[in-house]
Amino acid sequence: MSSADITSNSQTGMIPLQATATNRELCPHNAKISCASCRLNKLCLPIALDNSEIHQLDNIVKRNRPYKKGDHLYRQDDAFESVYVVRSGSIKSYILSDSGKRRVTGFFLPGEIIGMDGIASKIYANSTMALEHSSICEIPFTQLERLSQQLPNLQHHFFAIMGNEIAKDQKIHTLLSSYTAEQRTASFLLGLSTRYGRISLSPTRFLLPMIRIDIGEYLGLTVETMSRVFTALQRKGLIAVNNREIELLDIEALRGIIAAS
Amino acid sequence: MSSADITSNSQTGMIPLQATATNRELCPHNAKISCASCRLNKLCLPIALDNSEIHQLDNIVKRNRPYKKGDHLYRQDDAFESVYVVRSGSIKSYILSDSGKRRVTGFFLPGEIIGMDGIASKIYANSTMALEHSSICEIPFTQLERLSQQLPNLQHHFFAIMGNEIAKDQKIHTLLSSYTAEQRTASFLLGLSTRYGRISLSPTRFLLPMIRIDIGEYLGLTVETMSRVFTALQRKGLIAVNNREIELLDIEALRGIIAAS
DNA sequence: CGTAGTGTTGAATTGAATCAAGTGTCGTGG
DNA sequence: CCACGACACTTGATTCAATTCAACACTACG
Repeated sequence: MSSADITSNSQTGMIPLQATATNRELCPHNAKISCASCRLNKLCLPIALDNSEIHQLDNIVKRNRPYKKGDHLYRQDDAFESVYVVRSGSIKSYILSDSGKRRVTGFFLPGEIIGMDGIASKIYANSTMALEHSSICEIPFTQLERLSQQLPNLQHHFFAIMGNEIAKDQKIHTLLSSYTAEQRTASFLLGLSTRYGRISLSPTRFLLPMIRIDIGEYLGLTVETMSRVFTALQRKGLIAVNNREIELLDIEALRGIIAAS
Repeated sequence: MSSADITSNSQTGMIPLQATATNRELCPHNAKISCASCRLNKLCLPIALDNSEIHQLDNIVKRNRPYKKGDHLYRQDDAFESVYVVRSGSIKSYILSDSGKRRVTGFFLPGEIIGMDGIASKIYANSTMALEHSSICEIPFTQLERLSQQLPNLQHHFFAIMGNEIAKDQKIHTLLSSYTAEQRTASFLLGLSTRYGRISLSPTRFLLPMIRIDIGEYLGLTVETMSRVFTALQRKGLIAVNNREIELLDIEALRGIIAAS
């Protein structure tokens, strides 16, 4: 698609973001890539490793064929085998509770690690599904443990990754327990912004890979509320929304919404 | 206190629970105890270790003098040094957000591990405070990592503990995002019940070590709502409450409340 | 014994859910 | 290439659960 195809939207004045220009371009679904050459190696497990260590890690990483939108990496109650790292695309994790209610427990972008909820019980607590065409590295956990035994750096880093997951979950805890719909949404958008920035995508302009229902189920809100909040934030000039396209127009003001007691 | 001193309560008919009969008796604040002789060693880190390994773990554990009610183990933004295990008593962790709001992020009973939120950032994300007179084992993390490098069982178990923390946090996530006040409270009480059972205390009859405000700040509810829910559950005959004393009268019905869509 | 902290209860308010009725968008098959 | 249908999203009206505000009772500790 050439730039001539880009037309501005009459309602919002936004220039459409194309997947080609963002996720897809940055994320080759190339199974032959190695950890050493992966563009995410400054985010992912190799970050703490030297070259020979990266090579050892590389040997245990399985690079399966890409997942199509809607494909599952694994399902709730499956036996825990591996953790997964997103190389390209995006993944959601969700839980079906006994009462049949669905809850989205997380979204995962390139460089982020999936499946740690199964480590303790040896059974995955979540199902995980590709939100779009996605390439994933699979790391069999037993082998990762064995390698961690040999590489102190890897052990240290994996402890850090898990600690990070714990700290992250506690932030969500706070978010859900005392923030308003608008604060949750602002926080969600700012979080995405940071994460997109980390993988060298625009932190102010991105495509939401998930539908509103998913965001709502993640933030503990209904679709209707999500829709109203997006509209309200747009009306206040803090964001521009056009379907899945989001532009953050006033990051400071978004931060202000969250800080407001 | 002799059994003659126990008088039934006129309102609830409950026989008062004394700290002496529960927490205190089971939890000697004895600093000279070793991991090998600790009654919690089937819950705590030693669970996966053989005798010689336990001895090595024992060598890195610091047993500080007991904490008094209100004492802090550490404060938010302190440099991360150690993880802590509750040997007796109970601890709460909480966060002060930028906007000055307080959130309780967890309660910790004997055998449970505190401080993993600091592993990634090397700074504690929470403050942690003793809810009552409590004995705590401190485990310097650098030494724990070094030992994990030598003892595969310890590494494996610590990965499991962190994985457990992650899975636990996700359950709270669900709790907060879609449960009613009554469901959250029922879930909270059943959770405590399980945890007290695990340390050989009554799963149906216990003293809440925390005040209502803390529970509310943990569950994302106000004190007033907490109070109303306790009253309502009591009126329905599911629990008996008398200040901090709780008796679960109908565990199945409490589970039913949570399951109700 | 008094005071600060904790807990309860009631009335009014409000933010988000629910119910309801649409419009918009995308992918598929004709 | 267009038409159709399914799904996604929006908007409005109403309801409801929990908060807020307010007053008061209990308890525990110095």
